[in-house]
Amino acid sequence: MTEQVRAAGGRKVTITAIAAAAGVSVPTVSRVVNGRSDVAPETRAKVEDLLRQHGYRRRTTVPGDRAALLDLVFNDLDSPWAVEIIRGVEEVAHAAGFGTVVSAIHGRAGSARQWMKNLRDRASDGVILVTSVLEPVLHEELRRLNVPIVVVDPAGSAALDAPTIGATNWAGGMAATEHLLGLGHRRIGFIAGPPRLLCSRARLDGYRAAVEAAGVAVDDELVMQGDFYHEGGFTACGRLMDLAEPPTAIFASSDQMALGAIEALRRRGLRVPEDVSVVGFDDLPEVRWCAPPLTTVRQPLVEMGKLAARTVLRQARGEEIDSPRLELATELVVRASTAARG
Amino acid sequence: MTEQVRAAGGRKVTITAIAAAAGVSVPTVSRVVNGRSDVAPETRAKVEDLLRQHGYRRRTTVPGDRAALLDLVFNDLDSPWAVEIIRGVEEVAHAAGFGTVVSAIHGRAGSARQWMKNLRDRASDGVILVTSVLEPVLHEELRRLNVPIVVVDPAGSAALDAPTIGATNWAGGMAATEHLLGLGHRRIGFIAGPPRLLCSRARLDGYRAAVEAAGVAVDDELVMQGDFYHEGGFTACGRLMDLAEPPTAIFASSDQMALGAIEALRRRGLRVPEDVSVVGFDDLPEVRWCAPPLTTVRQPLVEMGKLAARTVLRQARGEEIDSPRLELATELVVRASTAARG
DNA sequence: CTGAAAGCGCTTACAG
DNA sequence: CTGAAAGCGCTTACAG
Repeated sequence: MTEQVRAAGGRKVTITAIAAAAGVSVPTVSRVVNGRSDVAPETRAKVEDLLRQHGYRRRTTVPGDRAALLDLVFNDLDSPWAVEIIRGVEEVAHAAGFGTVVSAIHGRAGSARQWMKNLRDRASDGVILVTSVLEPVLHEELRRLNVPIVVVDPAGSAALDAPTIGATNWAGGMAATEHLLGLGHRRIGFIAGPPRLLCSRARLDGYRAAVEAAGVAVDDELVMQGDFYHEGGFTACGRLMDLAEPPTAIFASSDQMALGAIEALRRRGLRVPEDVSVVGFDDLPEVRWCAPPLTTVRQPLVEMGKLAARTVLRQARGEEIDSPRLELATELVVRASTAARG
Repeated sequence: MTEQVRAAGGRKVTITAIAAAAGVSVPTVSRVVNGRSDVAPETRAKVEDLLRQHGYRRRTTVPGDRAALLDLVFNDLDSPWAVEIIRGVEEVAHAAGFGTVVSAIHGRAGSARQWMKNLRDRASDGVILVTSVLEPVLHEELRRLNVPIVVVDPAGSAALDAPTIGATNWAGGMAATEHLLGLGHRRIGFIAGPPRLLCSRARLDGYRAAVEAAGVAVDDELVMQGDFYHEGGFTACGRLMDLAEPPTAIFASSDQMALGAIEALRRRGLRVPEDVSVVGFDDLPEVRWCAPPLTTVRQPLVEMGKLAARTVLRQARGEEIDSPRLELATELVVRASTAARG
């Protein structure tokens, strides 16, 4: 990149250099670069030629038309989940004239540090952290940057004292479980997400609350650890079905795990929902088209993204934030993967 | 945003203002802002306080640590397809210290124009256009910006004379069709993508070539128009099965359409692959977990993203580009949605 | 550890 | 339509 701003001769490509080459003044080149109309056609043509030849690029940004950037940071970009959030954020940001810089830090400190450096260099106007697990050191550094922050689906307790946006995970966990109970299921397996995440806890607690409210004792052996991915759902479901008294229904706390669970059941020759009912969590667009179409708890991911973008933008404008913690409603979507207990 | 840079009193928040408030010199504030170590702790603390109170933000970028941004532009951000490309681009860009600005222009001229303006303001260092259908006017404007461009999965003929990166769509279409022919299928339905896209044409031509090479006459009524989405696959499959002589196998030229097709078959009480075989195209991560796991043509989307990023980065550094047109190999992945003709 | 000085790339009135 | 001048926000040696 640094090479790029040098011409073949080795001189830096600035408007000063171009002006010298064209035999015009610096302000004139500036006018051409900015597409102003008050330049003679021949002058403009000559300068534009030189600009192209030397590969001129603006080297500073000017107050007024500053970069206008929002940073959207994920741990990983490996699920259809992410694209929904990106979509929401991008829509709002784009409309406001902001670019959306998407990053993945893979939970690696080095990667996070590199991102932080880049963030600083690009003078981002706002940061949206998605279920982020930044190290405390970086929190401090981030705060020093004085940039508005919003956390979507916070991983743990509010370490950053930034506004957070989430979904009603507890209520969603409860609704899914009540649906299964209503169908007559009494032994309901639960496949949990990573325990360090707040949303995992909330979904599990919702499940527990519903089971207990129905007067059923919570059997801890029915709660299996998962990781939100297919693989984890597949494995956990296998273990559930190996139980002495296997469940008749499974609530996987992510759609991907639900799909993994269905595959595990299929491999055992069990039918969904005739033999075992399955509920997911997220309502990714594709689960409508799986076989059978998945009953799941809808999380308004696009809306969460939009709200997050609006919230950072508001902060960037110095406006007041309504609430430090917003939870958008989840909604049970009943499709064909659940049925009355046989 | 413009308001943001003014303090309560109405004065602009520059390091000059902060220096005055703190009773130190401008260079000292500059040092604090840049996290340099050679500042007395008390001075640093005082300046940092003021910085925070006034909400200071850097107003210019400085040559050397320029923004370092790559723009990645989609028509729409509505498929799991997109996240794969993003993942590849982000990985390479991040490693090189570049931010990845993701945009969707929805094929709307206004949206594209807005994006172009933003691109200019943020002084992006490179642009990756994904199956872009930019208007010719914008091509001209984009060229004037003098920014390196790469087109991934080009929509049509090379209007921009930028390097393009794609997959071997024709070979993929051929491989999928040969697989079905090898299983004894003779009436193979084809569900096409949007006709204006080059990749749609290539896949269809590959299908045609394989059918003809097998000595079977291509029956045009077996070729249905789709749109790459579930819905289109669902509808097209319905029409195929309504034919007087329906196909025994279906090659949908995207995974989403294949999933839609499977759902259509399921609703008609037809089993996959026992009654009808189905092949997709893309190999999205989730199709491994559908029922049945989908036989499909793998497109190396992440690699395509990586290669695109490396290519713009190379151009940005003024290096030579190997080839103006790169095609990464597709690969047939046989899973459980295809079987010998019953 | 700090500041006065010089300099950067760019833009804005202002005068012609 | 153009340029000389002044100015912007910031940074870099350099001297102490």
